[in-house]
Amino acid sequence: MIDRGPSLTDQVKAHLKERIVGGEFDGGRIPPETELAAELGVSRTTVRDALGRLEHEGAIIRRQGSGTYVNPPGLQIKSRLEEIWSYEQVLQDHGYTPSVEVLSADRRPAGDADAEALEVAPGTPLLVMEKLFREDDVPVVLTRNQISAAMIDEPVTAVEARAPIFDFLETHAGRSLAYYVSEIVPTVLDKHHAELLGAAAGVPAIRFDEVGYDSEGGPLVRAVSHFRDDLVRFRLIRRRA
Amino acid sequence: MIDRGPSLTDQVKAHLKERIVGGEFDGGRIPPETELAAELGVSRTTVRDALGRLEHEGAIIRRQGSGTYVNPPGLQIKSRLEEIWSYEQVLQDHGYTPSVEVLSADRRPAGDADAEALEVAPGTPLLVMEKLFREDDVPVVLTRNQISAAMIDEPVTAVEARAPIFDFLETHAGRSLAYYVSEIVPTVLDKHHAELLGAAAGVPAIRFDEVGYDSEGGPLVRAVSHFRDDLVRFRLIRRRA
DNA sequence: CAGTGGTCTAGACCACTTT
DNA sequence: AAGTGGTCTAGACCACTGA
Repeated sequence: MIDRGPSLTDQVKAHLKERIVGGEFDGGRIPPETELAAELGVSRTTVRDALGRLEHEGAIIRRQGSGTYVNPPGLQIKSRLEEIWSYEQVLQDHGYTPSVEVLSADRRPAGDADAEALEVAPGTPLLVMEKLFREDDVPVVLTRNQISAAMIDEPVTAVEARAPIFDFLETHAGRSLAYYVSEIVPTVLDKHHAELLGAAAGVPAIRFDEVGYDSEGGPLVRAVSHFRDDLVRFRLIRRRA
Repeated sequence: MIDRGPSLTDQVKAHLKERIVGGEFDGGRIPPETELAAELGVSRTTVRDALGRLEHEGAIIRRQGSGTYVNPPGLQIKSRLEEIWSYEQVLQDHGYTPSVEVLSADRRPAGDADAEALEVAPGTPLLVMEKLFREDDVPVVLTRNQISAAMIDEPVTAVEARAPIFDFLETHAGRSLAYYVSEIVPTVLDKHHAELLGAAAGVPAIRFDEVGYDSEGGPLVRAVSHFRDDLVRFRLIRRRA
């Protein structure tokens, strides 16, 4: 049941998650760590690592001296803000069939803010790609990704631009997107964005202003995304620091 | 240098954080884990736990086979969304002197949404407290906390309502707030909120709709908060799930 | 008091990067 | 080949809960 490939911890975590969402632990109580360790044939440390991650996700609650319990309110969260990766995935989590349309893929010179975020000189040519994501043909997310053109080897076709931005960077720049630093900005949709998103101008919406970095902390991409708030809601768990 | 009280891991983490923000690791490179362990007189596991948390906060980056490095972009984040606890603290992080004004502290019956979130019957009396937070006399955050009145033993004075909500719950309900499940909602300020926040009506703003739970997963408080977006911006680090 | 999760240790071995 | 972080083990002891 437990083989090599994904780490043992990952396997144990996935295994427990399955049993939890499957409702196996009716009273809400999860077996003691020592018991799980024996049952799965791994060390208690490995079990603890897995449980720690599930706790962090909000799926379970651990109480010293008492036990480990299922946490229904935490289980309800679908799109965890700090984990979101591709918008296709977000839309799927909301139960829809996503589609992507590439609106544009041009070169434009970097403005001052672009230049600072991407650590290039102002005026440096950028590849700018705008994409619209729909769920069941209803537009939901509009994104603009900006990448230093020097990173990309060849001209980009609309088909290639359809790929999720991290796949795109992997393929065309040989760089791996490790994390985003994201700022959450409230806006109202202007005429242009409202039209594309199929909403009324002046409707409140969330905008993400983000910079994506590689595993070495170097900036790769600047992204701005607009969401149809009536269709996508973000939730997260906040804890004491 | 290392004594009992806070856990060893916490001490090591705080110690390293200090050296990092102090700029001690100029080349950006942090010593190997074995070296840190020997230097601090703790096990490598303890050092790794501390480094793991710093990595999660975005303060450092670890690269297998290579080393551990300071991560300047992550260090710049002040208010980490998933860690925020009291608004006083948030405002201090932004470099201001916070103050609190209690606008009201009444009893009102629970509406349907309140009742569902707090797991009480509709119409159950709730204690509703509205507070306005200012930084240097400029209003920034407006919050409304709703608590089942049955949890509170005595009538509440405005002075008592000044306390941060988790202190208040500790003192007056004997319950400990463990975490929030928060929903981020874009809005425009209506006349009432705009007036209180000293902004123009119709300005975009972020609203948090949250439910606070105790360590056993029971709902304690329903909170709604409005922010002056031009004064408080929320940032977070997003990683691959 | 027994049982639980929380902390910490010492050490082994692996995967990966760098020289 | 040497050095680094990544994974995992086995076991000790502590802090806390609950019967």
